[in-house]
Amino acid sequence: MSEAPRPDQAADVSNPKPPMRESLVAAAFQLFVERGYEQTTVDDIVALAGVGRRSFFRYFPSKEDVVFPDHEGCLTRMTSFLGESGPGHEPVERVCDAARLVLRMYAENPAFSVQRYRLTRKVPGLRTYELSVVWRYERALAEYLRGRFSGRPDGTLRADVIAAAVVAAHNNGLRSWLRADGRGDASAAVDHSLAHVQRVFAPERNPVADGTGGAHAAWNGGEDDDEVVVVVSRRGAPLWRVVQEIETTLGRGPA
Amino acid sequence: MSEAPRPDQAADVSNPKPPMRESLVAAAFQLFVERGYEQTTVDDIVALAGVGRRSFFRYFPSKEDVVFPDHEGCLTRMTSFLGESGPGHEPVERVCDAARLVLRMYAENPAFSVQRYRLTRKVPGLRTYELSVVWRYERALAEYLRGRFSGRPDGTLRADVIAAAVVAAHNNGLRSWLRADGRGDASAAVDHSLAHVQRVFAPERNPVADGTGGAHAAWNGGEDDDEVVVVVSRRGAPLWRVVQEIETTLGRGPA
DNA sequence: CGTCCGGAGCACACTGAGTGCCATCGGCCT
DNA sequence: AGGCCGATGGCACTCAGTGTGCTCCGGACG
Repeated sequence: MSEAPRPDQAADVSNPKPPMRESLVAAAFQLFVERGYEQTTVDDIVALAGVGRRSFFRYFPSKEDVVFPDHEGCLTRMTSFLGESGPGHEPVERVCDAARLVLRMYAENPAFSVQRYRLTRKVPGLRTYELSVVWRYERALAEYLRGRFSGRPDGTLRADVIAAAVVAAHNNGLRSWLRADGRGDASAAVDHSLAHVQRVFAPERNPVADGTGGAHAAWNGGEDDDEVVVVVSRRGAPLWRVVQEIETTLGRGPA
Repeated sequence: MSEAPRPDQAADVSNPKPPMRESLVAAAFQLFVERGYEQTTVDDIVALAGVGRRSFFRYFPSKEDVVFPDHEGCLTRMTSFLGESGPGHEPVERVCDAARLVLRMYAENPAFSVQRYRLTRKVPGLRTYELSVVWRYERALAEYLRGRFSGRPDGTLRADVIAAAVVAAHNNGLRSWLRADGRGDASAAVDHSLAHVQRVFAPERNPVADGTGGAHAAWNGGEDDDEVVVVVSRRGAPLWRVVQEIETTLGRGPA
């Protein structure tokens, strides 16, 4: 299903826009919105576009592909982007930037993206197809990270996990923007989500010994301009509960 | 594609095994291994199994489903497992345990799992289908975490990212075991991978709402048998730094 | 005992996606 | 003109998946 080489993808970036492709996409979306994806046959689409049925499958390997006409090119761009990376790039930051390429594609056509989002939410077949597209992005990120982490212990594991986290964060931000019908700042939403991931996987936090219990006191001179004084008395509770308690107390404003 | 309610899934756990289903799976796999998935038609399968074509689709909503005959039941089990969770369970640990349910299913039939792995690697259509299955697991984990994190800032983001990371880690460990033809210890591989994730996301390491300043003191009687006493003096540092400091002080396993 | 009933299976026909093959058309080069 | 070539259209075919109506079987009920 749509894993074969696409004769069109090259044209996507170089050609001065073959009209056939565009008119097929336009006709398809018109019908999809009007009467639904599954209620629209390929024959309906080609009839509306005024072209032969065979031509449809020359431009799109499957009916599902017409819903994602731009992802193939975007994946190519992402691969190039990662391929151009140098050793000076911080890996996690780099894959976040790569993810932003995808966002940019969505943000370029808000109306189209929102329409497609509504379709993919309703139609299970399209959701599955989208999954396979996203998977290829994730693989691209993971492959890049594997290269950067090669030699390190658990390199591939780290790579896979970070790639998955970046994709999940990207999608979280993207979808919150799509749910708002493309109003608002897509970049801001995704930046926020990606920042979260970057914080979590920040370049090699310094490891600490596992706590064996007891009481601790710590002082830490603020690195920038703040100071933090923390006193924690530990009485057998698991660490996560202590931290949760602190967060509950300090954080979480009203709702 | 396979999102409709399955009439068989209930039978999966309760019935004393309908022979039809088993014989279809057996016939299908025999042919898939012999001549490949795409080279095998549903008619071939039903001919070998000696049943009617229509019966195949009564047991399996699609040809792809016959390759994953047990996932539906496993997803049900996972949902129950997560539903039974109490507030005493540490969320990340809980979803890791949920992921181990999936591993167990694979580990119960090493030979079958390895065969299926080889198939899904070769056949793009099956890979896509597997993606949709994995996605449902991931959604189950994410939904659970969203519930646990609800109210917290970035709760859904954290939930989505952690779910994705857990799935990625699980798959990483699982696949390393599958690549070794099911020899070796599957649990050990996955435990190792999941431990990595738990270390990264360990109890709540991340920022929470930005504080509004001031000093706080909190006391919380332990819900079960522990008590936690926390005193935090806040001097303008962002909350995340406070939390980070506490975590660093109390300890955490080395990377 | 006969009959009725419901579920499981089957045969058949039909839709629609996707493919292979060949004819056609239009430009373009020599 | 004539021939080449890439793009297109038409047609026939395979195969997945679905709807329908039939049969067969076993158990319940009169």
